[in-house]
Amino acid sequence: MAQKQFHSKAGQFLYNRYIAGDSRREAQYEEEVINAEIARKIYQLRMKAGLTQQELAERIGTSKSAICRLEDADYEGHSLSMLKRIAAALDKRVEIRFMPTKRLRTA
Amino acid sequence: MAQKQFHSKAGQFLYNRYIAGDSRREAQYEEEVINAEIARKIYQLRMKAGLTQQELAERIGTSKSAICRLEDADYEGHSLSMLKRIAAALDKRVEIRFMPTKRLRTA
DNA sequence: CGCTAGGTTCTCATTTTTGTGAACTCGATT
DNA sequence: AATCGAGTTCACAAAAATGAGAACCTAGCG
Repeated sequence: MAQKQFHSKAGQFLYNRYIAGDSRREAQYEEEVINAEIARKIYQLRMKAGLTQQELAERIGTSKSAICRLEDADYEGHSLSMLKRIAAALDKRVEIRFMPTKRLRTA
Repeated sequence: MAQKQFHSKAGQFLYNRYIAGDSRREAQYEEEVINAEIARKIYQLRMKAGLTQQELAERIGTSKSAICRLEDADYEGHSLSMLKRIAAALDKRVEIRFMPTKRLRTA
């Protein structure tokens, strides 16, 4: 049971690579970060619950390949309905917040 | 410019009506609450930015009827991609969190 | 080695969300 | 009263997410 899963870390690296310098890429970067974050959170939640992808899939009524897709850091199709289903299956709830843009350089 | 828009309030009422007593409805209720909350947040954000539905629509590249739909408390189709587009247009960012279930009766 | 469990990838049909325009309401302005 | 601006509702086509099964990889185990 050893697959890709560098789920976490590498974040700092990615950050440096993107942000340092160019600035038009920020939006794009934000996008990718959010997607990767969600993927990681799902993975962590599933792990904490001690479930396999198959088991989680069964709980929310889908297939393991669908769960795998959700845990892929590059997946761009996350939807609220899916997050809610996962949260519900794991006895959590989803909270959405609009935060002020993380201004990196205080400028 | 006077439409439905009882955007906010009535929450307590709704809460009482649903939760008090029955418990199987909690999940369903949570759903509705989240949807209504998102609708309200979008509305508030737009207002704070001093934009009309038409203007916001143009900023994110859609039509005013689509924005109207998003601000409808009964709309069930909220997606992350849409929230991200709105956030971006209003110089905000979306944050998703999985919270422990709000246990009402501590039991 | 052969098997199995857990995970990943791909493809494709189905379902859901999104885009859009038209028609309509209501209040304000002229 | 006629017009206008802002919002709402509806229906339908286009686009995106989901469900699902098959094939695959790889560690660990008997």
